[in-house]
Amino acid sequence: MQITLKDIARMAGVAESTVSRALNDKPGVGKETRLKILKIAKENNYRPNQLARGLAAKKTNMIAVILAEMDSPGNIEIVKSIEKAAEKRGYQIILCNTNNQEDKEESYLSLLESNQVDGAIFIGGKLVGSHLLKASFSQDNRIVLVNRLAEENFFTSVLTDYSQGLYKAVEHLLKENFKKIALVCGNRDNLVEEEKISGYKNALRDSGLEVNEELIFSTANNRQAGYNVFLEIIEGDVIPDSFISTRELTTIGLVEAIKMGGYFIPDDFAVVGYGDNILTSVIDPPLTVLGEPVEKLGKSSLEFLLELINEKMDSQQIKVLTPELIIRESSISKYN
Amino acid sequence: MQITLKDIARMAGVAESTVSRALNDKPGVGKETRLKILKIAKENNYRPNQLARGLAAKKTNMIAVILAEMDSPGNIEIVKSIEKAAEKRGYQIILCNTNNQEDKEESYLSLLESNQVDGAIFIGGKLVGSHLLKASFSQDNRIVLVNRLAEENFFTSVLTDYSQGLYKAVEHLLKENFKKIALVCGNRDNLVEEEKISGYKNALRDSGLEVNEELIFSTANNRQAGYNVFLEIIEGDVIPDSFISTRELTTIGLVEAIKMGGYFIPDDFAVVGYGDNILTSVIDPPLTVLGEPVEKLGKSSLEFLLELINEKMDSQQIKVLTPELIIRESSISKYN
DNA sequence: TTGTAGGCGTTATCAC
DNA sequence: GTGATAACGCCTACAA
Repeated sequence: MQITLKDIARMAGVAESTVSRALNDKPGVGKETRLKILKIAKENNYRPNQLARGLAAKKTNMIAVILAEMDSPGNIEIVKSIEKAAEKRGYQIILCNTNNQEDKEESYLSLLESNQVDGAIFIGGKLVGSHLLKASFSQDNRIVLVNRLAEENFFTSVLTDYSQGLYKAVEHLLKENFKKIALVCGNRDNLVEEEKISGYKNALRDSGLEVNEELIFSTANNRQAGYNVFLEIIEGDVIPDSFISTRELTTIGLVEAIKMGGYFIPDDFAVVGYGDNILTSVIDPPLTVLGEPVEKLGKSSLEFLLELINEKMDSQQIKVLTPELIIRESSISKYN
Repeated sequence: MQITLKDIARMAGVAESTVSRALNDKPGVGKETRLKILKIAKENNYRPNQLARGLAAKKTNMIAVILAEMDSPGNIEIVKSIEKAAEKRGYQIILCNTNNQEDKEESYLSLLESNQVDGAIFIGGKLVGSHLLKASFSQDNRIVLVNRLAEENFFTSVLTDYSQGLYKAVEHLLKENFKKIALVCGNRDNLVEEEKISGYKNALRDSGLEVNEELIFSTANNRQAGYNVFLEIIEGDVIPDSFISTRELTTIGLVEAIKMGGYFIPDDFAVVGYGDNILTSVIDPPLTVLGEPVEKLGKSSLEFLLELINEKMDSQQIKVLTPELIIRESSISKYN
């Protein structure tokens, strides 16, 4: 059995409250008493019971990071950034994976509702469901969204400017003389994907080109889907000369399919992929990618959350960060 | 403010204890009363405060999964497997990342000590430190180790038989007529790495070959280290004709360096890498790898932990699973 | 079947 | 500076 405050109080011959004060560095304890208490605590390897502490203080110093998918190295990087920032501020992270399942999201949300964590950061995921919306009101809004859009902007959020990212990517490909750019993006029930599409369209239009809806493909975010969509595309009526893929795993599958089909990148098809991380960097040829500002996304989201928790935020905030186009071989025209 | 048991009791005109029983599916509540209580709870979107529940019942239905490194796709797969198994049994997972730092491990261990979780699974990591050992006694041993060795086997563990894995890999390379097999493994303060080395040595000896210690290289587990060790090796006295790399990230870097140096795989150097996952599968040429039984590792570890928690385990157990050698192009001799 | 009361380990609010 | 004492929200004997 663990040793408790009460035990220490008895050993030191003082009251529980005094021990509590001493152990929490609070004023109102004599120097001698404090030292004595600290010594006893250490000798007995005392560990405060966080449950009791949380119950009494309504504060746990833990925050939940709720991840829509764990397969994405980019997301993992964001988590690591949050973790780093949290550590500095004395917070612990607990990571929860929802696998894009709403019910799981709901069940993890109860960590917040039952005060097991002081706040929550949601990374990625589809449209914001009703339970989350409800939580945004009832839970004092101790929630920050990362790379996730809600139809109504009730949430403090940190977002990547996907529209601008896609715009840059199209611009780049056009400059390299690629004319028929296919867009491989996600399902449109995810608002983030809609934004990508709009960036893509705007760039084309601003260059005086028409948008061909047949060159926009919505797929699931996994390798197989990326692979399959290429097969589908080369069987189709309109054959593109280049691809922009907006998610990591899809990018992997797409590149794989192109190479498997005996085609060359960028000679036959140029590719702009997604995510500047180990996964995409391993691919041959070196891939031009749209890189998320993962470090900043993580750091900013934690800062926002702490402001919310400490009630230092006057109104709900939204921060938009710009993705970076990292140009490598896969999108450089050889005939330029 | 959240609604509490007491509120519901008041609304239903019954005692708190009755509400508690009703909500927890415990016997001793009239059907009518139970229905009424359930209805009120639902209408008011009641969520039990898990802190209070945990404090009173000394049971949280949460388990901590403590990860030495988050960069490894293999580890992530194990986590997902644990998660899947846990969900079926009504447990939630919280994921903690230690980055191989002992102090972090200790701080996460306090989740166990303060009863915030019912048990903990440690995945990977170096030698078991003193705090963990201490915990193994005082915390009723609600700890399971995955792919981690302790000097004294106090822990219930699920292990990959690295020795056998390496044995297989060497055997395979020898059969393919590679004679000078370099081993790129981790630091020897990690007992797991020692085991790999012993498998490597045994296979050589059993084939009547001598072990050349100069062909064994210990590096950190990251890409850069894998890259650097190759540069170091080709500058050295003994040039190998093949490599076995025992960790994912090192494998990536090693392959990169080989290709960067203008060498071909397997023509100039054969490679057996580590981890059958998306990261290694993306590499060109297709890599022969030692694949961990990630699915089983996760599932077994959770089962063990639940047995420990429910005190259904008579004595400490160890399960050893066999890794699989997945043979692809990178280790097939062209002159065979 | 239901209610009462005590306790889980801590923090916070008073007095003294 | 220190000590009682009452929360925090829930569970679990035990009594009714």
